[in-house]
Amino acid sequence: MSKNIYVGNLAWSTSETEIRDAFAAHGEVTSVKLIEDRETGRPRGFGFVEMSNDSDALAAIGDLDGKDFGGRNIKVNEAKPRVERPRW
DNA sequence: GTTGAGCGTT
Repeated sequence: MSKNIYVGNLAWSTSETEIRDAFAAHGEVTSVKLIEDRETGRPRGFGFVEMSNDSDALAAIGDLDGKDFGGRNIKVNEAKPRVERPRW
């Protein structure tokens, strides 16, 4: 089963490749998405990682939460379900 | 600097 992970407090210089590598140490990373402001294009300093096994994802969360990453202490936990944009 | 986006119909 796959699991979605929220990664916050990222340095603005962090790349999704760095994120993927960090999580791939614990299991297969299905996808990585770094979020930036859609209007301004400014990085928002957080992103999401999807892993194919939820047990691996939980291990990654436990290992990486609060770790120093790019000079900042990142925050890692399960992602909330994304709200659908109310368009239709 | 902390919980996403896209597409004019997924």
